[in-house]
Amino acid sequence: METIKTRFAPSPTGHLHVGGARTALFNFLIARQAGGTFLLRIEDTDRSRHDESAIAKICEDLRWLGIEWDEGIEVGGPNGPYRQSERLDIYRRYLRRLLDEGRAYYAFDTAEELDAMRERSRAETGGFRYPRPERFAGEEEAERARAEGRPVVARIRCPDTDVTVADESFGEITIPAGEQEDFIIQKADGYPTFYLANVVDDELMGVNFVCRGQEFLDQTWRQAVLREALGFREPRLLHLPLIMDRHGRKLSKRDGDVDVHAFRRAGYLPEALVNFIALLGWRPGGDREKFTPAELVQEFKTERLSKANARFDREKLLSFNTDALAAAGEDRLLAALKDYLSLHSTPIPAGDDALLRAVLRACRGIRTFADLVAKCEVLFGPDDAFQYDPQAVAKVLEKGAGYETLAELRPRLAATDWTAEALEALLEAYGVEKGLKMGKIAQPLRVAVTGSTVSPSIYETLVFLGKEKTLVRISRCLAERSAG
RNA sequence: GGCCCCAUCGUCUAGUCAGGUCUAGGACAUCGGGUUUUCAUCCCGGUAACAGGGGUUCAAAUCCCCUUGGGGUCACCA
Repeated sequence: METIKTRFAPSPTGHLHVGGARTALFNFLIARQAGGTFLLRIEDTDRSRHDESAIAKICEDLRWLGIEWDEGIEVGGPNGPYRQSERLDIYRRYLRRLLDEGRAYYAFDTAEELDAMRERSRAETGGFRYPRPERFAGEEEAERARAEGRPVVARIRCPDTDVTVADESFGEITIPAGEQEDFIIQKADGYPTFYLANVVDDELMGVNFVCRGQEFLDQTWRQAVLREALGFREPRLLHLPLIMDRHGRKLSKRDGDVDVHAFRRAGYLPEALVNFIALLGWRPGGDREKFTPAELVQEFKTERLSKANARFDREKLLSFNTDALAAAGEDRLLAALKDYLSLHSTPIPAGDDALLRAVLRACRGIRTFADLVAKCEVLFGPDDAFQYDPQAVAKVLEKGAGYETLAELRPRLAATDWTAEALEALLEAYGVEKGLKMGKIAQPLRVAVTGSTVSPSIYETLVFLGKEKTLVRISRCLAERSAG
């Protein structure tokens, strides 16, 4: 049995999209599980949509997710180059062969002419298929057309027989001879279309298992036609259900950030994203839904792929992330937090591991690293930079005896040891003495030193701050009161 | 519109292929309650679904057909 070789072949238009990440993940899992090879190829045959920086972004996003490829862009391999724009001569050789054998032909229609033909034909018969010329134009005519400034494309001559492709998830799909159109395989700019380049590369690179989104299913026959014309082998085919947004429409960037990188920036853990993405179209069966990356390699089964569309549920992703954060060990959290901080500008000292570990411990229960920053940021910033939240001030300081409590507490704080234990003892003793519940003590303090009602436990908050900054901030709070 | 695909709580799904054990299970969301110095976490409990109609069968969420609904695709984009 031949070793399985899968690939992910994105076109470089920006950061990796969650849909692309899902396709990459499944191809990766299929290869890993079979002890096969996973390849990464860049399909950059559309010069108008090309974004050179996107290649590095996609690679970075994949690596962040833990999806490593064995062969392809950036890592090399025996079948390169791995970007199609560097393989143009190869596609031309195959096109030449098709042309010489009468399996392909030149066409010179302009976009406007084609639009007109389509419009007329659809009005009359409801459909449109490019009318194959009686006689195929040769090189001389192509030259002449080019000289006249007309576009010159190459179209494949479809066979006059039905074409059937066998998909492992959706079954056999047959396209009757009468519904096949002589589609374009080389564009007027000399670049191959996706159909040609994709098929040639899969053959040359030894890809024998194609797994991609269902939006490709209805045009798989085109690749089958090309493979047949070129004498290529047919790979195993597996199409994945589509990923929909919350409204049930195909997931698009309009629905908010659906780039993997956006989730990284938002403070998500890659293992949570991977786990969640794995469930988009894959049904493990039973009640289990939490899987580590290693378990995914172990448990993933192509037989358990769904045919129904999956929905991208951000709420559930958030919940997965919350759980993953709670389940992760401190070393793992530290590394992930540092990655997060490296992407943002915050006053939290990203280089101080001991401090970061303490912050992590103080922030158990966060849902994303963004929560952690929102909660602790002000503790590490300047004492005079943060604003006092008017609502917090009104509710916690002005409504009760908040200011009085602060004024009374300040000298006691100034005289105590600065440890969580000592602070706890001090505040509790004060509470007993005054007959106050901890809420009446902790909240005024919290607002005084952070400007808001949200921070880690009051003891940890004060310890992070240090005695000096705590006293400065309490003074500032009291001063702002008198200032009105 | 042609062709293709899909259909269990609001969402993802277990169960469907091998019909009975399903008064339909879980998770997320939601609602109620609890723990707690804030937020978040956590704990307990509740509401909530087999799209509709025909068959087949002793028996159907499970098999068949139709209807309805949803999605995809029909590019010199991939």
